[in-house]
Amino acid sequence: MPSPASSPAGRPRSPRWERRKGARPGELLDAALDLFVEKGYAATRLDDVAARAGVSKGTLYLYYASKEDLFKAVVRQNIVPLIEAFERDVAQSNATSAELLGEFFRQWWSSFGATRLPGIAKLVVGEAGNFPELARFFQQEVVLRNAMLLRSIIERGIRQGEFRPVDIDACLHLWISPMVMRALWEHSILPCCPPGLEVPIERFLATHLDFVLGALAPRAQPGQSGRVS
Amino acid sequence: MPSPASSPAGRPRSPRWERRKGARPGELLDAALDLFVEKGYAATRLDDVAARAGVSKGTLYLYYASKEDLFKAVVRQNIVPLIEAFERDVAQSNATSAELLGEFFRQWWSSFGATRLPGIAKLVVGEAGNFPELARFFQQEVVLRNAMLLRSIIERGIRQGEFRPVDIDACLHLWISPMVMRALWEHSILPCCPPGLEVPIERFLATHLDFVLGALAPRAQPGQSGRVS
Amino acid sequence: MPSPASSPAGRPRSPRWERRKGARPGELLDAALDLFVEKGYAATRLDDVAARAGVSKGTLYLYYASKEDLFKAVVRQNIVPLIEAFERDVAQSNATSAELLGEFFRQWWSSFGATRLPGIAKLVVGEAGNFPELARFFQQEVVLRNAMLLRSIIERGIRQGEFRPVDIDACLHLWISPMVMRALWEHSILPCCPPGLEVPIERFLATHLDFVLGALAPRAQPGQSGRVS
Amino acid sequence: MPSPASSPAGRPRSPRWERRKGARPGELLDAALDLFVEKGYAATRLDDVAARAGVSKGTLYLYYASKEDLFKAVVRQNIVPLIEAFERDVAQSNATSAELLGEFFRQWWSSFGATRLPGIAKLVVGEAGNFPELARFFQQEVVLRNAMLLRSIIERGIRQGEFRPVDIDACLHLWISPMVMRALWEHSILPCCPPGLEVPIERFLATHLDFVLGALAPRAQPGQSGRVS
DNA sequence: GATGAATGAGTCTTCATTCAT
DNA sequence: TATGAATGAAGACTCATTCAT
Repeated sequence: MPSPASSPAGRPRSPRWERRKGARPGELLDAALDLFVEKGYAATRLDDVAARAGVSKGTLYLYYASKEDLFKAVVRQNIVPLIEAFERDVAQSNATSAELLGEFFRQWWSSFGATRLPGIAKLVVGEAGNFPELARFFQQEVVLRNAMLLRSIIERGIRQGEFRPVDIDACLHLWISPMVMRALWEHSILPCCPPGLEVPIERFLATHLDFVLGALAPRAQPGQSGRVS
Repeated sequence: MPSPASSPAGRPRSPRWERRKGARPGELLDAALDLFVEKGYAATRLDDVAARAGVSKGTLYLYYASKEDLFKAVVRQNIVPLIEAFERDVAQSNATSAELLGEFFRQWWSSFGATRLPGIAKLVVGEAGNFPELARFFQQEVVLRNAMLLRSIIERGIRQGEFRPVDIDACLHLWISPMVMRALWEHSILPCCPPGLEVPIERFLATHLDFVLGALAPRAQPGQSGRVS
Repeated sequence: MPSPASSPAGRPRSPRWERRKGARPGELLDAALDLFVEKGYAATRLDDVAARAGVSKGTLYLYYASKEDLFKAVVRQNIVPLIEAFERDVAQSNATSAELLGEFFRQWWSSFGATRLPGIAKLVVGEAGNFPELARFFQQEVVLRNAMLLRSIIERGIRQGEFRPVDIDACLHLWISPMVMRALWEHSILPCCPPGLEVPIERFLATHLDFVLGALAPRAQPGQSGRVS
Repeated sequence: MPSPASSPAGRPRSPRWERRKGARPGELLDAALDLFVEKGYAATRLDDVAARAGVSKGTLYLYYASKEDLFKAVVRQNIVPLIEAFERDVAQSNATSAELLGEFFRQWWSSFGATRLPGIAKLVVGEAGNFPELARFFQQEVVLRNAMLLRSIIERGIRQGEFRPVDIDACLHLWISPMVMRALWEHSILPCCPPGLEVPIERFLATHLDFVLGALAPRAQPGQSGRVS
């Protein structure tokens, strides 16, 4: 009769741990993202990150040299794929500029707003003072690329006479901000508040697009801003 | 009869350290605000707050029972005066609704955007998960009051036929967000980045107002945008 | 009957801690010296140092910024007073050079060998690779100053014809080493070993002095040892 | 039939990795010695030892059960061969006692001083408190055997009338210490210091021998060295 | 009230050791 | 055997909070 401590034959024998080098970084990043977004950088304990990823604290250090390192990896690695997928999606379209604008806003929401990216944005905004190079990275890789995408759509529309000329740089800020703000809000204040008079996202997007197209509509003939359908 | 703490006219000039006792809480709040905004909640050390306020660490605890307490006081006490002043300013005007809208945005910027309030907003957004009641307070006392103010202007304009009917709730989000976002940005990402293609605030505001008024302009013929439901 | 927890009247009331800013650094240094010498740098825990000094771990950091800092302070602050006292003692004498040499060795032993300095020397020797600037400091402030003292005695004796010319630089090494070695030994290997055939320190010193004076004694006839170059 | 591990003459040259199994322990010991001497016991990481030996960390544990074990093996296995070779060398000579003494010092330097043994001595001295049995081993196998060798030479010289009687036990300390000290120095303080007024080793040894022989010279005729009272 | 020395729980980080592969 | 991923106990260091002065 085998002692229970010495591996008895016939038991599935659950090993104390598993060797999953390939999968670990992603799992850690994932766990870290959740916690960073939920608690912020400082209030997130590496113990918790490790626990959530199902590993020990030491394991974390096999993949990321420090908390700061992990944080940067979380930001960088979660952002780039999203951005690239988004750019791909927008680039494929060959609709009219007005349709493309609609695409842009809807895609933006499903690619960013509805993901965990706003949580990252919240982090970066909050920690910009402590991690300036992260802020720069974010500005370069997210904000500017995003703005360039919108800019190209607007410029195309103007070039083709579909839109009237506008102050494009100002428009970029004015028209992306509502999306970003709404997304940020849903990841910070909103969850804490009693359900108020929130506008559903579809209505929000539709109204936004409506105004944007209205602002871009040629003025030649009187009387119509922003009509889509 | 003036309270001895609030500088009463006609009192013989008291030496600085005599006024201090009354002034202490404000000085501490001020120092704390600066540091919280600059470094975030967790990364701010009470040592530094005390040092910046020119008192010892122990003194801080005579006025605020804990770091959390201080944080909440910073948020609450810096916000309410701003909000009230803003409401007063807007209420005094008796211009047309369109002019009032312009007032609203310009006032908003000078009363909020150009102050340290966006820094507080950044804090609240970032720490909402850790201080939910602060988030609720902020939502109630800042976001909603602000929205109500804008709402009242729009409603007045619609009622008086100066504006066409729009989806007001959506508009509140859409038209306040760019202001907030711009203000947040200037307090987080922007200071870290090389000077890029920023739009000056005047141009920003002017374009914004332009679009808003365009969206609200009554239509000669039917078939307008911005449906209500 | 007062609860034992609430300070009952009439008890001397031992405070949880005492405020002794002036005395603390010395006490900490003292405790640290003991432990560093006993266990070596790495094996000494700051918890233990603090405990031995009768304070909490945090207190230690009020006075020394890091373990390394504490270590350096231990070495520097324990060494300089010893060296200076020693130099003073030797300088005061106005005996013959031979007598002065005897003084030198006896003083050396009572000022250094019999103190905790050899323990520090052991530390510095062992950690030279990890703390090179400490090694340099030790070389400058202890080794060289010591050697200079002995050199001045020998040179005086030679100048006055009391000693014969010798290779002074070599002598410095040859004649100080036995003292240092013996002192090191007593602080490292010896305490671990069964009492063996150790030579009492007086006999050790006497024999040493005997040989040194013999080597320095002028020769009646030519053909002597200890060339100069 | 030669064991496959010990390189037998006449075997066809085996590829490196085939010889490895037998060589592993030695390679590990070698790597460990270097690192222990350079950094000290605690500051040496087994990762680094394994890496320097070109194996994985796990492999190290196939040969040594723990860091302590490895450390002891490093000390023991590096010392004994050196000591034995040295004893053999000295035993073979049949010169006069004076010549033998010269041999002893010169051999000592080339066999010990110029090897990594002083590094080990430094280690043992520094870690004596933490590894007392190692200190005892060192005392027995190095210090005492060494002293016995010197003692036998001196005794022989005295017995044969070549040397005058002296306090042998004291002499052992006095005459070995300079060698040890010089060797220790070269492995600790010296590498950290700007090149100072160091005496070349040959001059050092020559002067040392000179003094030793002077102290041992018979006193028959007046006017020789080593005179005190 | 005001001070700042003292505290100690809480975290990050390291590294000897184990063990699944 | 050999590997190196995984572990977790241990220790340096921080900082909000307390309290003797």
